[in-house]
Amino acid sequence: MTTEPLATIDTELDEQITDLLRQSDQRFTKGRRALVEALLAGGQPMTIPQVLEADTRLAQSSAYRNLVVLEAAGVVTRIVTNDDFARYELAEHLTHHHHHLICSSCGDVTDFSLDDQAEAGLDKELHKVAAATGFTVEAHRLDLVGVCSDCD
Amino acid sequence: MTTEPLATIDTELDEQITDLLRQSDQRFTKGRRALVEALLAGGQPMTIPQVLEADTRLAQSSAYRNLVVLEAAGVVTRIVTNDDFARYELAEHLTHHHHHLICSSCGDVTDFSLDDQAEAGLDKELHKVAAATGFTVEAHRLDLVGVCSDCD
DNA sequence: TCCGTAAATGAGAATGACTATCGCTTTAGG
DNA sequence: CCTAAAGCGATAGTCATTCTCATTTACGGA
Repeated sequence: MTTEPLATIDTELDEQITDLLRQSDQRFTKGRRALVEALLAGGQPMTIPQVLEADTRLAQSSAYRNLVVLEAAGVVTRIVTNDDFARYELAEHLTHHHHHLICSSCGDVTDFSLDDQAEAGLDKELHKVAAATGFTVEAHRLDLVGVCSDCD
Repeated sequence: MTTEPLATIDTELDEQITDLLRQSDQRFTKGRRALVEALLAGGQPMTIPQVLEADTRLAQSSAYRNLVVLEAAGVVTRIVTNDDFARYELAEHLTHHHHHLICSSCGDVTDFSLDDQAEAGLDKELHKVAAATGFTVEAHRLDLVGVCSDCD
């Protein structure tokens, strides 16, 4: 558990994550740091097998457990598609708001963003809907489902 | 498998579904019809346990198998949340384009629509994105994640 | 209407992603 | 340096979903 990291977590990010974890009475341990580094290096939502392959020092059971902890603390987000595996990525407030391109063939997920104006317009619409339904909105999720360039 | 239906499939819908199934070399059997009736009666995305409870004549294994067949034929859509169970609803082209309110507490899913103008604007943005990425878009998916009125 | 064949059904077994267990190891902090 | 609590990881469950296969049903030709 002590070799070179896949990616570097800068001081600010480190502090943010440490803080988030502390709020759930959890520590930012080496194993959890290695997970975050793997996700950071991956640059796109990753399945647990992908994470384990990226850093072979990680134990499967700990990876599963710690990703649950990290998700509960708001450090990572879990994404489920129709694929067999769930995927994880760093939470939006540690990176930036974005959306997903989901390949219906291979299940792979990549990120994209809308321009600010479109995003703002969408947000306004969604607030209207929320108000009309008594639903307390935590987030919105916009996915494009299709076939990625690798698959067709 | 021959008692009163939960909901009535009108002739037009019946023909559409029969057609879709035929295109996959599949028949619109009684069991499949009962599934569609249950989904129609439910009026919102349903888990398999919910479907089985709604129509106790259905066998679990057949329900799972037939929902896969119906999905492949484009008759129903499978929705996965962080809940333990997948949910199914009639495909959009048999009903109307809509989006989902997903409760992060109980996992329940209900439908909502955007007004036409907002939907058109969104569509235009998404086409831009698709064009920029070489991704072949099949559909877009917009979910609101939050807490439903029952849960808070 | 009566077969023959192919598809569909359903009870139960198998699969596999994920979770729980539990003894060992590491860490914080006095 | 001690100690108690937290984390770790190998392994054993769990449980939604899928597969198997013997039986039943339904379509099309004679």
